[in-house]
Amino acid sequence: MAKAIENCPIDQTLQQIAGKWKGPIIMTLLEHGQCRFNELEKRLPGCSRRMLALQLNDLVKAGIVAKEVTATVPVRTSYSLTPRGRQLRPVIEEMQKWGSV
Amino acid sequence: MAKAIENCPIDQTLQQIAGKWKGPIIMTLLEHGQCRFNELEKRLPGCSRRMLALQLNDLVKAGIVAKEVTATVPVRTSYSLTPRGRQLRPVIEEMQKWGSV
DNA sequence: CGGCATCCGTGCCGATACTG
DNA sequence: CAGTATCGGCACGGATGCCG
Repeated sequence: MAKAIENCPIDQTLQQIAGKWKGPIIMTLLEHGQCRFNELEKRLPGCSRRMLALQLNDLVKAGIVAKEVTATVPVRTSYSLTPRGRQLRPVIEEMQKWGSV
Repeated sequence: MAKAIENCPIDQTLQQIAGKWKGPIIMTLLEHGQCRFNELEKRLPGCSRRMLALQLNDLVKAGIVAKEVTATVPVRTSYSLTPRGRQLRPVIEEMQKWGSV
């Protein structure tokens, strides 16, 4: 997605949560708090492992999601929202209201 | 963009306002009420005529924007938000708040 | 279990030109 | 003035397979 133009904070927000699965991922984490990779996979039918990983990486890079890894075998990974990510709640809620009309 | 899956109203909303210029277009219309095509073009530097037209069409199809044409020569066209579109205000505002942190 | 690498189709978006 | 037509690049996203 090239560069947007401007001073427009909307696009700032939009770019970070645009992406086919970012919305649902954030919603799931808002509802369930902390989730394992597999758990997210189960809760997001239709989302491939690849896409889940990609979008999670984006969200981590954006500072919205925190990733926690335990160095055991097999590996266990947990994802949760950062404070910044939790602040998205009102945004999500408004979108939800509007979308369910 | 295949189909999304689900019952997820977020994606409903996200899909309709995703698109490089839809956010800024909606914002402009929220601020200025009714706008001519040229006016929008001026207010959205970087947005080509083509993209402006395409995204406006999408928004009209989505029931967010109303288009009004006077059959004079030369043609005058005006765009404004529908009631449905105006209900996006809280969504936009929340996104704006979050994006400007 | 939780990824990353690769291949590849589709669609978004930009540039340019033409029209009523 | 307000669009549409056409072309073409490139990123997004799906399918599949391998790895620590």
